[in-house]
Amino acid sequence: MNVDERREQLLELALELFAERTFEEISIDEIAQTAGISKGLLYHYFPGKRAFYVAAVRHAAEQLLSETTGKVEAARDEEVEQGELLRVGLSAYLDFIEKRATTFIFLMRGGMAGDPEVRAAVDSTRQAFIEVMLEGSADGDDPRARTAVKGLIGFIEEASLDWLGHQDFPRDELANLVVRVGLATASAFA
Amino acid sequence: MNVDERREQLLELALELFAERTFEEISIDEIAQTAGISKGLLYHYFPGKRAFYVAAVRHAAEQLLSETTGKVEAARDEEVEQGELLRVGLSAYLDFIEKRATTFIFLMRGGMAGDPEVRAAVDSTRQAFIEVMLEGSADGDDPRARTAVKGLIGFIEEASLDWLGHQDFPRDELANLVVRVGLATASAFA
DNA sequence: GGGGCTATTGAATCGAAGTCAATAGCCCGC
DNA sequence: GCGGGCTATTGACTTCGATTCAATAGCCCC
Repeated sequence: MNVDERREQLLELALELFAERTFEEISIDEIAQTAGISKGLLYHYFPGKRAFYVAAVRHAAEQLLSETTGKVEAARDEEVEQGELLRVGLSAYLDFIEKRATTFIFLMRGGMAGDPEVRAAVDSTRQAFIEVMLEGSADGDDPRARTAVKGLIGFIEEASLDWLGHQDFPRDELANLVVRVGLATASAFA
Repeated sequence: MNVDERREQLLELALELFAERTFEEISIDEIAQTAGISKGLLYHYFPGKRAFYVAAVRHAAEQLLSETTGKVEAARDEEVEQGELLRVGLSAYLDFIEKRATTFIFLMRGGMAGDPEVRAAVDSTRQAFIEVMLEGSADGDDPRARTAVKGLIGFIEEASLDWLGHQDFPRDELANLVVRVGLATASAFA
């Protein structure tokens, strides 16, 4: 099998496995066996178990990002107002987490969140996502804005995870909630 | 050394070590050596490395909780209004994270966030903290309220972490931001 | 049809977690 | 003061899983 195909196959497998169980609970042997290859081959594609995990996180992050930013940028080209931009971003975000729930959960809750590389990957995704939604805002490099945005990301992630786990009210209401909070956040330091 | 003292000593050590490096990066041998005891003794106090880590998380969570809820309850006895209660809670929270930054970081970012027991410990702390601040609110068991509160917790945690890392504007402004967002959240589904 | 490249394997190594039988210190009744 | 028995403590042993590596298999190009 071709290099890119195999890498892709292994990364997709990683998303499934690591969404269910933690890093340590899954042995290299199990990964290899499930993938139908030998342990040694895994090391041919990734330098180690940890690196494999990090690659999976990056893979998931890229998926999330590529499926959300496009829609927001399209909306921005139509010069909609701030709240609407947030709403479009949210909607794309929620589309993603509904369609690829395990990927999303892996990204958010996957063990090893303490690992610097993992954190960096997740953080850069967050940053890129929020920047797309806020582009054009006049906050510049105000530290208060930075902190507020981080908080907003936290809100979105936690609320989305909770909603995803229960789904006991319409998605639009979640979007409304987030947009309200987002606008409150934006106005708080303006 | 007495049992409780030793356990306490080991847990405090765990907070320091695990705040700096991840679960896997720290070996049982290193922990034992740093504590000045043998590896075997660690197993006398904790059934395994993982259990030791979980115990440390619980320890940290208890510290956070015990140092915050008391102040909020005291304020509630004086029947202050909702926003003020939030502010008091926040203030106690920020006191804690300033004073015991490594403990807080360990609690939030400590690796193994994916571990069910760790997550349960952290979640119950979050829940207890927020319940104390919102007690008396009329949200009852509305799923929207639950999701909103989760989001708010996410906001507080992420914003606090960011602020703690930079501390480039006054603490009170952070508190103001959070209170505003908190009130916006509360009003969003009322 | 052979040389050389890459994918692939399985056995060997190595390190760290976990186990266990033995020792050391201490409190208690006598 | 002295021996029995309890708990703390140790260090060597075992085990399991990550990582390494030398060898094989398949394929492409000359």
